[in-house]
Amino acid sequence: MKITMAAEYAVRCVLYLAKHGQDVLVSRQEIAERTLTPGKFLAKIAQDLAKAGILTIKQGAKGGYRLRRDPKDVNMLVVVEAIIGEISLNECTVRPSTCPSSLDCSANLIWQRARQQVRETLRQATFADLARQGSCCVPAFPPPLHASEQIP
Amino acid sequence: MKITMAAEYAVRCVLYLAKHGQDVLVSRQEIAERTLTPGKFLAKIAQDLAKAGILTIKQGAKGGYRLRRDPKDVNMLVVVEAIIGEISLNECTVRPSTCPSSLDCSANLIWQRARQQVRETLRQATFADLARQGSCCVPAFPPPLHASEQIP
DNA sequence: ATAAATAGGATTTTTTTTATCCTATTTATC
DNA sequence: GATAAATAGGATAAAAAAAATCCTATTTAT
Repeated sequence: MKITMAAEYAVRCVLYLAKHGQDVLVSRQEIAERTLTPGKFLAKIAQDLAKAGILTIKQGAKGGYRLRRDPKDVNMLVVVEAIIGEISLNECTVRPSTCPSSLDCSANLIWQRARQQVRETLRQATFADLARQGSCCVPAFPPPLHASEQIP
Repeated sequence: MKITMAAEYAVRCVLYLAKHGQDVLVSRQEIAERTLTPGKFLAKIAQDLAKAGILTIKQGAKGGYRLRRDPKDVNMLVVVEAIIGEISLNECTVRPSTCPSSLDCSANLIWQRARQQVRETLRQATFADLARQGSCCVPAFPPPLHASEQIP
């Protein structure tokens, strides 16, 4: 399984929201522009994030997204797996039937180990931490827009 | 970047060879059958492995492949990267230009860390170790064929 | 009621992966 | 040297996955 662009966009989106705080509503358009994500594509991604309980979507005029949980309770693993499903490095570890392997395959064991490490590292990265430090969305991005400065 | 089937086939191939010892010649056909790899596809993979100095190809009648190095000097990272290029988890870490990131992006840092761990884990897995233990190609596979038993 | 915004399903485009086809070349053996 | 057995290597096709967009419907502030 691959870490797709959709997963990267998801991380950017949640990070952007985290920088604004838990309950601040941000329009899809703003997020899309600031994170360099195609707007309609972001809509798809947000739906998955909403299903996973990570953000809430407000429809209608002045709609947008807002983080549902405290950024310290959201980590990269949760966000990424909300989009691409459980991370696995290769087919071998996912569908043993595609492999001539017995259950105790030494190569398989290595793949599993690597997979665990990736998942653990992502799990430890909370968005509270990420938002505190420099990040993808800042300072390359300008500071959050105020209502008076909304892009038309 | 994804760990493709080609990379998995490569690992199986080298593991199969490692089980036979450094300088034993094994036909492509035999490897393909025993590792459940499409024959022509294995040819492509073997060419990459040969370019990477991992095995040698003997053409012509009674041709085949043989491990070029001692199995203890070949590891999964080298084999996998010979096929798919340097492992990276996501675009973000590979092409910073696709990302609105500054150089010190905290999310990027996490991706890099995860990537390092995967690469290190694969690097530590030598084929001497893998061949010693149960593995993909044994015992699900029957023991190595002897000349007298060659598949026609 | 209207306009602004997102939802959600269908579809398209693009890219990547997987695999095969075909001709050429190499090598053992007779 | 001729022949048959193997693999090489480039081109191409088929399949799958990813990225993105289109279109209509629905929701909500004003």
